[in-house]
Parts: sequence; C-alpha cells; structure tokens
Amino acid sequence: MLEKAALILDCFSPSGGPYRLSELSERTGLPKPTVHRLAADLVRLGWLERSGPRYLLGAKLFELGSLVPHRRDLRETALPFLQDLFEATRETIHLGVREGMEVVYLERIHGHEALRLPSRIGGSLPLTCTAVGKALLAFSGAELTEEVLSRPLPSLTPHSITDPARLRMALEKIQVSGLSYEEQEAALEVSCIAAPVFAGDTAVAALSVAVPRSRFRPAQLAPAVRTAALGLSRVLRGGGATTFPLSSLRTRPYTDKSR
Amino acid sequence: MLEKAALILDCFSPSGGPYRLSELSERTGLPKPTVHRLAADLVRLGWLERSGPRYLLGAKLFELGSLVPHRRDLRETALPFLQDLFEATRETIHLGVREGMEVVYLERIHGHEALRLPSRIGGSLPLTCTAVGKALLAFSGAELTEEVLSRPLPSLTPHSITDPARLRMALEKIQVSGLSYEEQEAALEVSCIAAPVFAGDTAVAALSVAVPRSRFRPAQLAPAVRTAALGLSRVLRGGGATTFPLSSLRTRPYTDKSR
DNA sequence: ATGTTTGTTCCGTGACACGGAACAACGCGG
DNA sequence: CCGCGTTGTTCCGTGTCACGGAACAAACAT
Repeated sequence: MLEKAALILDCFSPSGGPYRLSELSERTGLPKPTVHRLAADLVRLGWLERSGPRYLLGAKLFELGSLVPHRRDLRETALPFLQDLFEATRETIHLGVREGMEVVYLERIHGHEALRLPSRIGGSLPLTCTAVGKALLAFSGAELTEEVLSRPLPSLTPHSITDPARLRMALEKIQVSGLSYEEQEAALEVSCIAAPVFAGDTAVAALSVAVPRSRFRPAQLAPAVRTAALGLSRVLRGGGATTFPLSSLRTRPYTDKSR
Repeated sequence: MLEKAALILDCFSPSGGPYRLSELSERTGLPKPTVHRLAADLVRLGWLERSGPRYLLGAKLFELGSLVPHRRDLRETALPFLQDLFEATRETIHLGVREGMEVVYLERIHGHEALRLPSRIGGSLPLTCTAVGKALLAFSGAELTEEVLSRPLPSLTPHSITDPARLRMALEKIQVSGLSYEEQEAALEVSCIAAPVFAGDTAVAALSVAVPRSRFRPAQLAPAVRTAALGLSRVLRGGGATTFPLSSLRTRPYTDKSR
C-alpha cells in the first residue's frame, strides 16, 4: 500500500504538472478505485493537493523535502560561495552531487535572463552530459568511470559525448586541470564550466556556471569557479564550527546492489 | 497505514535530525515492530535513509519536494529579484508565503555571514513575529486580521508583539506604507524589513531583508525591498516576457470552473 | 438526445498489516 | 568477563481493512 502511494507520487516526477485521476490510474497501472481512495488519503495528509479534478504535489512534501539533511546541510554551506560566483559572473550557477550514475542538482541560481536548461533543483541528469556531472565522475574513482564507460552513453543533444574514448580523454583532462568543460552537451547554445568540491581526493559535489555559447569566455570564468569550489572544499573540510560534519555528506556508493 | 507512515515522517519536522527506532516509536506512539516494518518499507522507497541505527529523511523526498508546483514556480520567478535584493544589500534575504496563520519560507539566501535565525526554507513561523509575516497579514483581508487578533499572540523573543492593540496599529502602518518593519521580534539582535508582493490587492508573498541590529539602516533598505517586491509583483501579473511565464508549465490550457 | 470518458460509491472477499511476545544484539558498569 | 538494561529484530495467529470488479453518476463531446 505504501508502494502504491509511492507509485502515485512518482507520477509527478519529473514533470510535476497536474494530473487527473484517470491519468494517474493509467500511469501507475493501478485500477481507478484504488487510485481514487489512495489519492484521497494523500490529500488528507497534505502529500497531494487537489484543485477541481486535478491533483498536484502538496505543500507537506515541500516542507519535508526541505529538511532532508544531506541536501539541506550542503546547500546551506555552499550558498555563500554560489552567491560569490553569481556575483562574479552574473550567470547561471549550479550545485550538484552524484547519486549513482546521475547528477542531482541541489541548487540553481540565476538572474533575470533565464537559460533554457534541462537542469532542475531536485532533478537528475546523466553524469556524462553536463559539466557538473563530468567533474563529479572524474573524481569518483576509476571503477565508476569504467562502469559508466561500459554502458551506452546517453545524450541530451547532438553534441553530447557518445564516444567512450572521447569521454575518457575528457575525464583525464579534468583530472589534471581540476576543471570540467561542456559545450552544448546538455542544452543547445549553452556552454558550461564546472569545478569539483573535494573531500579528500574524491568529489562530494561540483559547482558550475552556465552561459550562452555566444559569450562563453572560459579564461575569465575558470578562476571564479575554481575559487568558489576550493573555498567550499575548505569549509567542508571542517574548519568552521558553523558547518556540519563531513559524514553527513556521504553520497551513496554506486556498488549498492540492494533492491 | 499511510497515516502511520505520515506520523513517522512528521517526526522529522522541524528538527530533521536523525532518529533511532525507539525514538520514533516513542514520538509516534506506535509500537516498535510496527515502526520497524514501516521504516524498512520507507527506506526501500527512498523516503527514509538509514545509516547504522539512525533514520534520516531520504533523497526521494527532496526530489519530490522540489517539484511542488506552487512552491517551485513562485520561487523560480522570484529568484532574480531576490538576487537583485541581495546584491543591493548583501544581507540575508527571505521569500515567504502565507499558509493559514503562519508564514512558510520558500527561499532564504545569504552570504558568508550567517545570521542566527529561526527561519528555515520549508519551515513556518507565526505571522505576527516576523516582518514577512506581518506584511502578508496586513494584506490578507480584515477577517484574517481579526481572527489572528482574537487569539493569544505567540512570541519568539521578549520583543515579539503580544499586545493586540499594538499589532493592529503596526498593521495599519504597514497598509499605508507598504513596508513592514520588525526589530528583534523573531531573533535577538536581528532587525528586518519586508514588502508584500501583490496580486490585485492581496499579498501572495512577501520578501524581506534581515540584518544585524547594529547596522540596521531602514532608509537605505526600504527602497531596495520595495523595488524588488514591486518588480516581482509586475512579473507575476503576467506581463513579463523576460522570464518564463507560469503558463509554460501547464501541459494543457484549462478553464477552472470548479469551486 | 446519445454515446463516451471520467469520477465516485458499494461491498464481499481475502491478503496482509498488526503488534504482543519471545529472541537477539548491543552498550555499559562492575 | 559477565550480568543486565536497552534497543533492534523476528515470528506468527488474529482480525482488519485494503482491494478492485461492477454498477452508478457526472461531465463532457458530437
């Protein structure tokens, strides 16, 4: 029964848009009366909201989601550095962590000019298609790299890297330079540069600046991104009593075969 | 059973901190085996995580919570204005909406200097104890004001307004000035100034800047807050082609005849 | 008016949630 | 090292409540 409720809620990812009863029934594969009953319960609990015939995710979920410790602590600690980076570049800033073979975005800040990007807070993208993802992958251990390279590489645009050899070279360049570049691999007309945030020798996060291709000036962005990432790394290292222990930043090891 | 699962998850609000099985059992009033079974299910679904004997809110909740349409759309639209405000003041910025008789914070951005505040993203505070809350209350209709005034006024600090007459006067001042002030009513040594975001003649949100009392300069902050709030109001009104309109998030157009 | 899709109610059946009890795994002080 | 309180886990018989087909109602479409 919890499982069925989860099925219903998962319908709203990633589109989030409102759904009607019969759509939910179809998408979950559950019979209509079942969805009807469960959805009513979920509304009672605040997990869903209902306006007319349409169901939406409810406010309670937002409240609980904001409390998730891993996410909240890192986001909170990183925010000042993201602000610095935004102020220095006035471009779109991302903060992401690795989860399995994907990158999950914890924060995205921008000004009035809205880039059309596939990234969303709480959403995930393939590690191989974004600057943040490649920065994370390059510093997540050789086994993960091999695992990723052994599978077909997904692509978001025609520019996404699909050749394993090319990706391997790109990762090696990232490992020596500490900087990850991406040009139109996640969205057309958008380029991106990212830097990993270290805990020891592995990346616990990465942050990036995304910019319209036309005004992509890597030489100017690179120092800013690197500076912000290193500053965050240092704070996470534990100096500050204001921040939380590193243990709370552990990402799930991809060797987790349970399930 | 859903209800019991919700009880368990609600244990994590607002502290969010990790809990052990027996703590959950005690706080929910559910017998231990029941909590054990439910918690295991929740972990399987990604709603909870478990590290050793401690349960935490899971990543799935963060993902779903980020998708809640009301919250996400408003936050996304407001963000550029919050950035403007931050850049102009370099102080802590809040965005909040009203939910019942409380204010819920949708966003909070700040620099390296961290104020010690009771506000948390996704968290709620009494309408009467914060600048954002009073700004919302002042423009939410007379009935709500009376409702609030008819009950005992909660307080977060010794400076919180507890005298109904004084609060009524404060609200009237807000209504004529369009600005809401607060001094140490939510946290000691912190002052705050807020402005409502309008849709028609009622406030749909409010944004504020919080600053250490020692350097509180209302005359300089007021224009910035008002400018940002008015800018956001205008964009919400629907004109703005500069940001992506809310309508782009609807899958299909509809006319809401219900209710 | 008439078919079609969507939302809701009903209810008999049976799966499975329930939680007391008993057991196992700690952590601690002696 | 050993007893002892605490916490976590497994077991399983009982009874409940989730389940979903079927029938009905309401909302569109034509």
